[in-house]
Amino acid sequence: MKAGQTRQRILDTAAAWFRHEGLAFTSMADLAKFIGVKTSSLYYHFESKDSLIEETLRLGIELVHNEVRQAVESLGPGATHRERIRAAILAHLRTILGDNDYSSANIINYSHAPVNVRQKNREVRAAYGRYWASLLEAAQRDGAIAKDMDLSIARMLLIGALNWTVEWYSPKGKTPDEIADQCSRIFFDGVGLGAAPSKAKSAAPKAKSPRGSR
Amino acid sequence: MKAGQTRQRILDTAAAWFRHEGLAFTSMADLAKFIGVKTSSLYYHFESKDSLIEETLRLGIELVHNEVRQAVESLGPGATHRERIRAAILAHLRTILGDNDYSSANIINYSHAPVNVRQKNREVRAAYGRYWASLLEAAQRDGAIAKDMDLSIARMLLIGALNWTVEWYSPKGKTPDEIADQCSRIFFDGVGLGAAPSKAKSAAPKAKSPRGSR
DNA sequence: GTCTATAGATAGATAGAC
DNA sequence: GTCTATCTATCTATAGAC
Repeated sequence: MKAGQTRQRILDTAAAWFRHEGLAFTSMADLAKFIGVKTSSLYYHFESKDSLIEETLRLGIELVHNEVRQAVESLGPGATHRERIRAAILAHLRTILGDNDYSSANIINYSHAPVNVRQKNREVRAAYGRYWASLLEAAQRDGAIAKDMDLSIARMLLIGALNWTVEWYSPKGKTPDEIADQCSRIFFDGVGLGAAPSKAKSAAPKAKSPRGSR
Repeated sequence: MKAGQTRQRILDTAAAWFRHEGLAFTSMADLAKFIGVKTSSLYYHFESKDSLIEETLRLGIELVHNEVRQAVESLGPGATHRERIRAAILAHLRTILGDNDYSSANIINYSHAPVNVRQKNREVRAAYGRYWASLLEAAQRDGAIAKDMDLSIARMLLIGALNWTVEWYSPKGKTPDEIADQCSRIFFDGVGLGAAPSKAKSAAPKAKSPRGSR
């Protein structure tokens, strides 16, 4: 088999195993067995397990970055900021919750990767973060986001809400599109009604006294 | 040394290592060395590494659950739903970003834990989720959350935004209180102004054409 | 309760034949 | 490019002395 093909199979298999089993529970022997080669063959294509991890994680970021950018740009120049950010949210969610394993593998494993791997991934991650920052900054500049809103916090909270879906999303539950819709709505308008805060009537029915109920 | 003391030291050390190194990169030998005993001594106090993991993770959930519940209940019955949920957000963030290692260790490692460990933690996790659900349901019942808002999605997105802070929070940056403030504001009112959506003027200055810019 | 000693398994990685 | 064979390290866990 040609080098490029085998190399690609190793990457694809690694992404899938990293996504579903995690970095530590995926051994080189697991990958080799799944692919149908011997462990030593993997080292012809990759210098080490770390380098395999590094490339897999990098491809995951590049994939979601490309998907999000394309989704936003395909809206054309006439789109509103809300539409653009909504498209970014949707593309991000579809990518990390979809069949492609690379992006979800990155999200799930990045913080557990060896330091040298994280270091090599830092720039591609930062580039993706900057893209989101540019979306939010443009929206704030044009008044679609309140002037006194801290964009770095807002961005990290939003990305966090999206990334955490890999922990709870199930194909049997709400679809990525439904989640994206609601996330966009909350992000821009909140769960409230813009009405005056209502008093809590019997808000804590089971609690007899504050503190020490346990 | 008495059994209870050593046992507690093992748990505390494990929580710290699990938080900062991860489950897989924390060996029983690491813990023993740090504590100043031999590896075999750990097995007098814990049946296996898995059982140590299981107890550490369980304590993490119980801790944050207690902290959040106390924070909400200490507000008293006159508090609004916004105040109650804001207090829950703040307590959750303070706990997972603070000095105590148990809760952050849980958040960081739960999805990477062996299946039998996750299974044993399922109920305590579910109980904490139900508490949050009760807060949101009460708010929706009294009109503080829009009737057509799906509470399960809203809850998971909110908890996700909070939990993901362990990935990016730095003591040198924004404080947990500042993050909590902004999170509450976004959750209830969004980043927008409630105004009509504004058109994006020159929203994508660097993009010449949709698709294919790379 | 903690120790010494070690079993038994598995990990990442390399050498050299083909 | 892939193989067989193997090295070395490290891991979880146990047996039995003290």
